[in-house]
Amino acid sequence: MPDVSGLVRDRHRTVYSCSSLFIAAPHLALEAMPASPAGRRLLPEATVRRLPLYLRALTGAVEDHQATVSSEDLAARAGVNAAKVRKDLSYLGSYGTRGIGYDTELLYQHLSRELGLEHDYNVALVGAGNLGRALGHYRGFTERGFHVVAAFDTDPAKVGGHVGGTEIFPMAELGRIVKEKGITMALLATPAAVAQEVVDRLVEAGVTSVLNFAPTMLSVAAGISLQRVDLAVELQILSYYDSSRRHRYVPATASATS
Amino acid sequence: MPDVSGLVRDRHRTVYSCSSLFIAAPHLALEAMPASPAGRRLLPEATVRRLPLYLRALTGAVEDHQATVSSEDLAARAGVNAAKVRKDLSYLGSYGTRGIGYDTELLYQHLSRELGLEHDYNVALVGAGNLGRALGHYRGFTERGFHVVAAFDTDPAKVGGHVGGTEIFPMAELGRIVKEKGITMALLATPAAVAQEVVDRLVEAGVTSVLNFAPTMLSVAAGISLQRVDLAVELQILSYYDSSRRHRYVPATASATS
DNA sequence: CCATGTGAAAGCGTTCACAGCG
DNA sequence: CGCTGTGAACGCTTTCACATGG
Repeated sequence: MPDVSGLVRDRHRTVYSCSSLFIAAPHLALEAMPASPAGRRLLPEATVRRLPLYLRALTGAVEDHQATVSSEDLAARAGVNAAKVRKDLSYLGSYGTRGIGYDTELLYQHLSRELGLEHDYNVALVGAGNLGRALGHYRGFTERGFHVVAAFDTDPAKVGGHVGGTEIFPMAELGRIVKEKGITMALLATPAAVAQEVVDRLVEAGVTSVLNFAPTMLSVAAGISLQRVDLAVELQILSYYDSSRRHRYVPATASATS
Repeated sequence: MPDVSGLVRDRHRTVYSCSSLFIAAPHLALEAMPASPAGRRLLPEATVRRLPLYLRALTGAVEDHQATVSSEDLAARAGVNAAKVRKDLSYLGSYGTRGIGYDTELLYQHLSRELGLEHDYNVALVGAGNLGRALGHYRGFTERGFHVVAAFDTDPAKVGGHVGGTEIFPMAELGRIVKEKGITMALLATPAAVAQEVVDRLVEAGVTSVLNFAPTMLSVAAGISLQRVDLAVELQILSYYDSSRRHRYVPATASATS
């Protein structure tokens, strides 16, 4: 993680609040906010998935002391094409300068705020098995403002212990501690069989965003965000393309990027 | 994991080889193989990503002793809609019976084979840090036929140790051991800074499929498969939707499933 | 009669190509 | 002149709706 501390200067979230948007960014009002009384319209999902990549690409540009980046440059760093970068960024408003490119620092700030990263998040880790413990130790979360402040497990032998500096609580305490610590996100790393039950309890306690590592489908109420990370599925996808190369027709493609 | 051992009976991969396809499944030749001399055409990417979910849904149906499943049923178990299931399965050929549904066991076999899961894979784990060790301990891989048979790390203190029963070798041995053990897949869990260099060595040694956990973009030659799992990106996506609910317009949607 | 399999329509996402502007 | 911002074209994915056939 490069030093970008100087980039995030404005910790107030006022630009996109209703009352100040038209003052802070009047051109947005005309171009990107056609129909919403409560704020900006949601970005296309595909764009949202790429914004974190642009953010990371920008930290690279900062390290290289580039005051501005072109869409071409950003695209190369993020592994996408330039047209996509321009289209994606245009949804946020016009922060580039024609003939020059984007101001590195300014764009970083805008992306950061757009992603809701201007404040940190308190995160619960549920399930302290192998995968759960690993997630608890993973440094990438804290570095990016996601703090695992409590872990939970049903196993009495694990309760009272720690995972990466975080105390492990019994599941019975889940509701109380989520509320006490102001937890809004959860990493779900329980066995598949209990995942639905656990996510229901998390939501009831006030969690609104869940990253599900359990190999099962979960359903949650509207207004709750759910992302799935399914390691076995990823390997099975690789397996398909591997066996395709051996047995099926595989079109010649340019070198892949990921 | 339910007992599906009885489902995978035919371990020969002959059905989709060129010479026997027309004998084993003549209707496929007419419907699903319009233009390829070397075998069946590749499935749409979106379909490939869902096949593993159907496979998992089918194990659920097996547990419930359902001899047949309808597209409606499969859809509910996999968290998608029935039209999508039918369209996806139609790309594989017509294995359903109108008025009845799909034979659970038969469909499981076909999906399994389509995904290239009729044989196991030897997998290398590169990087035995926090995330790497967790991946090495994760049981879901072996259960699904992906065997982590070697781990690698640059840290001399780790070399010679074990992660989940697998020996940790020095990076210098990578080429030799990948060839010796017939490794074709790799889990890449190194720091981002060295990930490109490592993937280049893996590919040179003969690895053709890589699951990249390092938070960076990698480029590989055509014919090499690369899937990315980026935990921080997933959290940042959740962060976006979380802040959207607080500051932006969020349309009312039906309950989400993942 | 019932659920599959599938053309056709609708909806998204990507890419193109260039107008517009600093 | 160079690069952004963006309509328009294109292609992929999803959904609809129903003909088809056991």
